[in-house]
Amino acid sequence: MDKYNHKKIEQKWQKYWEKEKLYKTKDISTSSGQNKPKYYVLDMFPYPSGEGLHVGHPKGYIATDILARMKMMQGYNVLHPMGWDAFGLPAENYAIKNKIHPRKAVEKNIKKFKSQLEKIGFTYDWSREINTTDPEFYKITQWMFLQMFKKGLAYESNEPVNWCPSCKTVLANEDLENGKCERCGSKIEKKPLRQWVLKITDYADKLLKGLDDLDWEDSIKEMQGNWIGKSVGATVKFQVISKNKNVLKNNSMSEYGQNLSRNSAELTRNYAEPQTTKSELLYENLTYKIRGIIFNVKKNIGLGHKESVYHNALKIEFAKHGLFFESEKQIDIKYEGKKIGTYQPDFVIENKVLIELKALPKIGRQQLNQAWTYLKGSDYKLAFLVNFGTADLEIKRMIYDIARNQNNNSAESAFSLRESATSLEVFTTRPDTLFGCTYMVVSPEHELIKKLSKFCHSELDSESQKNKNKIPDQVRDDALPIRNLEEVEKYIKKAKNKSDLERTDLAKEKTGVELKGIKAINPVNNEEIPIWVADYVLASYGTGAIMSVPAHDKRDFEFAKKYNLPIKQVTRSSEKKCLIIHGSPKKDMSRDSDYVPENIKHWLGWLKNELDKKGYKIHNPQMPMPWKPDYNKWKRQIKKINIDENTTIVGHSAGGAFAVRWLSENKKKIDKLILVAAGLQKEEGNERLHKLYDFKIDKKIRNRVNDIIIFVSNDRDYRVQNSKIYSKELNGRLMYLENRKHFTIKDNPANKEFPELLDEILRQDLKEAFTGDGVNINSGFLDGLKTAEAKNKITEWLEKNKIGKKAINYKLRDWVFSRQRYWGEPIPIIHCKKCGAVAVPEKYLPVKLPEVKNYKPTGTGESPLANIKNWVNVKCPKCGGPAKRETNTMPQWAGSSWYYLAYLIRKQEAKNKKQEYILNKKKINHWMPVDFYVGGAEHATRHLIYARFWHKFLYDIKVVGSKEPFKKLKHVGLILAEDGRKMSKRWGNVINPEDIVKKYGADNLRVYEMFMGPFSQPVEWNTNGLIGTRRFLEKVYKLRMKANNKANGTNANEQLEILLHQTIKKVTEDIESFDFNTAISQLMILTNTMEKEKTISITSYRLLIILLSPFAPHTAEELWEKLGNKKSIFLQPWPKHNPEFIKEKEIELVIQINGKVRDKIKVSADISENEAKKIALESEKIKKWTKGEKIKKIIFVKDRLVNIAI
RNA sequence: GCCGCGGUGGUGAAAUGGUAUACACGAGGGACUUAAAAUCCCUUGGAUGAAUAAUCCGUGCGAGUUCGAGUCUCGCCCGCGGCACCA
Repeated sequence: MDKYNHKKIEQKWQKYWEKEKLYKTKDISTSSGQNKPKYYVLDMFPYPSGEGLHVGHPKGYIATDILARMKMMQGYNVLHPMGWDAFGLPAENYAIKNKIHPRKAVEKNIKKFKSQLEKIGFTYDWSREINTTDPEFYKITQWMFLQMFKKGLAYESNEPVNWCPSCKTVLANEDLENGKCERCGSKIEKKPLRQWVLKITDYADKLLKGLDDLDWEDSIKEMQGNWIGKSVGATVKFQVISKNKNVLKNNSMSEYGQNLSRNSAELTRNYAEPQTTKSELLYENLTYKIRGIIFNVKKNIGLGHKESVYHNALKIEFAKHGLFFESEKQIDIKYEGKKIGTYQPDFVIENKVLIELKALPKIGRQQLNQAWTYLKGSDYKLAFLVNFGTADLEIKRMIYDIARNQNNNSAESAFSLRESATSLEVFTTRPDTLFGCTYMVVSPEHELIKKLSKFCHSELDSESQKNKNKIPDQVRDDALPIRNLEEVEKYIKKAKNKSDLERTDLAKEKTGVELKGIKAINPVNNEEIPIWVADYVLASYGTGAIMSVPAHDKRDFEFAKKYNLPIKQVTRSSEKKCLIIHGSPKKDMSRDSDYVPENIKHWLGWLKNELDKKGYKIHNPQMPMPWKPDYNKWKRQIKKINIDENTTIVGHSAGGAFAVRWLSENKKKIDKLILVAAGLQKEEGNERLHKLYDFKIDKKIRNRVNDIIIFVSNDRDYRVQNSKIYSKELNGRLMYLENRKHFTIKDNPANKEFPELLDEILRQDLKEAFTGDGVNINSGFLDGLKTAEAKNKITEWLEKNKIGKKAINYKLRDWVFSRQRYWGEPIPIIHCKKCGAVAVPEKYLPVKLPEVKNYKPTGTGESPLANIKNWVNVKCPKCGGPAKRETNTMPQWAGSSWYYLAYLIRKQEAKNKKQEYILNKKKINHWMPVDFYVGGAEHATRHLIYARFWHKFLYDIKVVGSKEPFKKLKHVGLILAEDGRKMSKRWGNVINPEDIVKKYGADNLRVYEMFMGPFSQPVEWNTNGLIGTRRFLEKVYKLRMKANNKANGTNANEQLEILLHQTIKKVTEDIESFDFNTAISQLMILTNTMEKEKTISITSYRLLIILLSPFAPHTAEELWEKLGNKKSIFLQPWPKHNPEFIKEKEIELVIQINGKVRDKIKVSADISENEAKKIALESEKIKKWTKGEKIKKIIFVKDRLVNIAI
């Protein structure tokens, strides 16, 4: 008998497969390619690193190979290609270190990888091999980039980006791990550098929605969903006002000031639209509206006042309404491109609007004419606060002209003060907590600060110095919106110097500075709330500012605690409940009842009311409380209410006693215990009840209750007794109901003892922020609404009042697409001084990566390519002028974003027809989408997001016809080293697949890796385990001796026949679902069973080999040949199970008593229910159990069991 | 902190709400052998027990639903992975 010699077998069949071109995918132009349905199985192509493969790498490839082989045998035209993702840092770093061109290193590595892969016996169609560094390949990458550029999806940005100081390049958000470089672990710095950025955020929603239709593992979808990070909420605009409490109060202020003050009061009342009359159109229309308030200077102030006072007064008045102006802004007046003078308007708002206080500027008329002619053509909008009383008529006309020319509609549209009024917009996912917003925080980079500090500075620099004598100090001070500007600026400077990692370090305590002098107005309650600047607020998310709700946000809570800011709870857990237990002999105590003493009745009513107001859900069950209190009955009532840590129990009289008893019996925790009238008047036969009051609140109960309060009735004996017991322990929370007059709240509202005490124990002293959903409280019109309802209602309200609107935010950032490194695709852009960034015309693609002497990154934010003068300097394709090439290269993820399309074309074809990769829609539409994609989970938020984005773009420009590239996806679980760590050269724990193949065989490696455990789960490598699968293969090999030609057709053993068909079914299904471990175990069971037979039919042995062939292709081919077959086993059709054969004829009927197995009886599979039950009951063993028992129920489960409930 | 996944023999692990521990490794015993390796056979969750009689316990912990729970529900504990001042 021949021995199983894996070396011989493997070499033989690998050669055969190559010679026969067995795995060459049929081109769709051929008839064999057309007739078969397609199946595209794809592996994530590897980065050919210098280290070579370790045993973890092929795991995914083995799986796809098994699938590909089965699909082939099932009659599909299978595409199973392989290629190389060869651009990237490691090759470049290797090149720098060893002074070898990265291309050479890559070539070498690919060779090694390929030979390692070939030894495992894969079905790859190497005629379609691709390489991202091939100019023919990256030509298309560049072409696709240009399409994005043309659509505005690729743009240049100067925003601060992630800079890795060690790799000397910028990185995308996806390339970071905990604020560190994913590759080298260096801390990332934020640097403002010019970068190419892809607008992936435009596709955020599509990327998120697309996930729904994908047959991917939930974990991967989850990760992508998180990464995209959609948050639904609202934006809210808060008005910002300057607090100038002392303005104009001073008696020493000029009469004009007083005048103004009075007027402003008047103005705030006047909400009417401006009156317009035809003749006065100009100036009437140019009266100023501030948030609807008309500010008519002409009428109320008039001309001729001292300008500085007027100027300042006006400024303050504006500031009160949130309008901050720059004064002393100089504007260059140009005439035919030359500066001819400067012009200084009285106010400038946000570099957009110029305001003149009067129509008599300090410059001459001619100059004015020039100035305004110039300004007419500029971006500025002009506005005038004019008194025309003494104005030069000609100037008047001029103004009129300007106004008419620049504002076709009205002055207001040109100069909408409403627009420029200072406000602070925030994004929040919890608009429902708006009532609880007690302060606001802006990020250090926020516009508001820039704007206000500019305003302040202009004041400090010029106005205050020049006019020191003219302006009263107070006015000057009050005119500055930020009074502690210095402190604020110092803080901002410090924050900017921190690295991103420092800023986002969670362990770090939050810091911040209040912007003194300004306040925001909470739009729902008009409360003035402070504005802070703090670096825990990110400039990059939302609007860079937040509304702070410390009661319901952990971070805000922390901050508020530190800086002693108010915390206002507006949502409470809907779980909070109160159970009122009445011990009254008569029904409901809170209702009218003759029996209940007035004081208690009022008291309970009030208590219930208070608890209700605080948001407690009141349970007020009707107790079956008779004259003879029944504890058990009572307990049953209580059971319906789930008493937990959120429950407050109010126990009244006997109810209180029960509550205490219940607490001592049940080890449950509750929130608060309030005992009312714990002690009764001795009247009407209360003796029995009195006995109940001998309860004790011991330590155990105390520990399970957060707080206890007891009110004792006016019964002297019990009062004394109770006070002895509890007054010390309860810190005085023991109150006496001395007489009804005193304690009836209604009668004596001045009595504060009860309410105060109650307040004390019910106060929601938040120990931490409550971030969950619940019910709104202290929220005006939102009170009582559940979180979701409150969200809707407030959003509606915000929209109606134009304060805010529904908004969606994404965590996903645009993709920083340039790297300052050598080994990547050059970005095909030319920078021209005249024309800006110009696309390289398509006919000049590819822009080949030039040879360079030194690959070292420059570290200056430019790539090494910048040093190649004759490559960089080119003519502008648009104007022919001198221009420079873009020297940044693309990131590693560029090529992998579309490589799966490149496989659809054979290499030869691609070379012949220059653009076939992208133009052959027929092939793309035939093969796409990828049917099954396998790779590492680490790509979930990188490659897989980029590729989907890229594909969706290609869909939009009609290059591809499918919306998603990868229909089905499975991720490979890592193979860890035997020490439990990742396999790495660093740890010296790498196991090379070549060694395993040599020693144990390729098939053995394949079967073992699939048998180790669930495919997607990480497992530790265990070389000892290989012996099991090796034995299995040898068993199958040896089993050939038992395969008997004579025993054709079916087996003598019927059971074996059943097992065979069960195996066909299981293996087929398990391959499809990637449950290879159970498929193999099933094959082992079949083999073990066959081995026990003396002879087996040749048909069944054949089937076994076919089922095994995808897993162990070399062994299967060898055995197949040994059985006398001439053609490859992989040309055999995949077997189908016969459903008839699967059914067992005889089954083991399990008989249970109360779910426990008591007997097993062999019966025919088609036994009827009644028969089965009868047999079960007749069993001796069962009789033993059922004797003397009443049978309640008998359950029959077909093919399985009978369960007798007794 | 949030989101997701998991916790079953000595180990890797099976198990549509229906016989828990399939399959494999390891271990123990036996056969063959001068011996070893290889191979084959038997045993292998725990307790009581002479027992391959029987009973009880047993899938991280505690409750619940059910005739019946590893599986479903609720509350914890632990481990892994992802995200993380994301408002």
